Amino acid sequence: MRRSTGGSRLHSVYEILFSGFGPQGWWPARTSFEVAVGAILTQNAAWSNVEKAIANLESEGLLLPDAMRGVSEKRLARLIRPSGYFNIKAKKLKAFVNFMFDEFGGDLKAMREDGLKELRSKLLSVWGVGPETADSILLYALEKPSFVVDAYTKRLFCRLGVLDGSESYDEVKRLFEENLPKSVELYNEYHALIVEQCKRACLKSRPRCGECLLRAYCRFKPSSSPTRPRP
DNA sequence: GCCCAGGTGGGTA
DNA sequence: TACCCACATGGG
Repeated sequence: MRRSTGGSRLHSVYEILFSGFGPQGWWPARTSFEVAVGAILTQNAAWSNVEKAIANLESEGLLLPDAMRGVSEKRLARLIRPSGYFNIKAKKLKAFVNFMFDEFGGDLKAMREDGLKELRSKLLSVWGVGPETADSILLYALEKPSFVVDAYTKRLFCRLGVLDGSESYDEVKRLFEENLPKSVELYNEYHALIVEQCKRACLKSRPRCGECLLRAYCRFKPSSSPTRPRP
């Protein structure tokens, strides 16, 4: 990881993204529980498919912890089918809801009482919750300052020359958290902006992700010399 | 018809 | 530790 130059560039990249796209207003959900459900359903899936699965759950009144706890795994799987991997994800949703009840009486508000480090560790112990899902729940559902790293984050910052692609999830997370103010609002907006940037840039040609940002970076900081994208 | 998407867990060497 | 693979739908 090119830490010596990468850290200071994180601020500039954020400013370019924010000035280009504006506030993103994430996460697109009505309740914290819906955020957590969405975080699990979006694993390796397109958000448009997740929306269909969430709409199905909503129409059946299952976007409530109690209701989801009571529904059969089979029925749950049928309803979330559009999000893909529906059998696995139904198990994951069940595991998460059981965890909520076992540890916090089914109340997400009670989860907020825990410290960030302890809570992240507990979430990672839930079957089906990996680091990205845990951080998404922490940041977007529980409003804890935990930076979310995803495939877009790695792809974009590799293109920008900040990462070389060999970094682990925790290394990338640490790079952002050590070089940015510990702010829920900032982490929320930054991750959402990265996703927005990549979705736009990747719409027609995924390998070129980051090119638009690189051009903006050159305009924004003409004195700097960002790493050239690989051919 | 082919490729890929906002991952994760389990198996194997 | 580091790979490899299964899990699956829907849109471009």
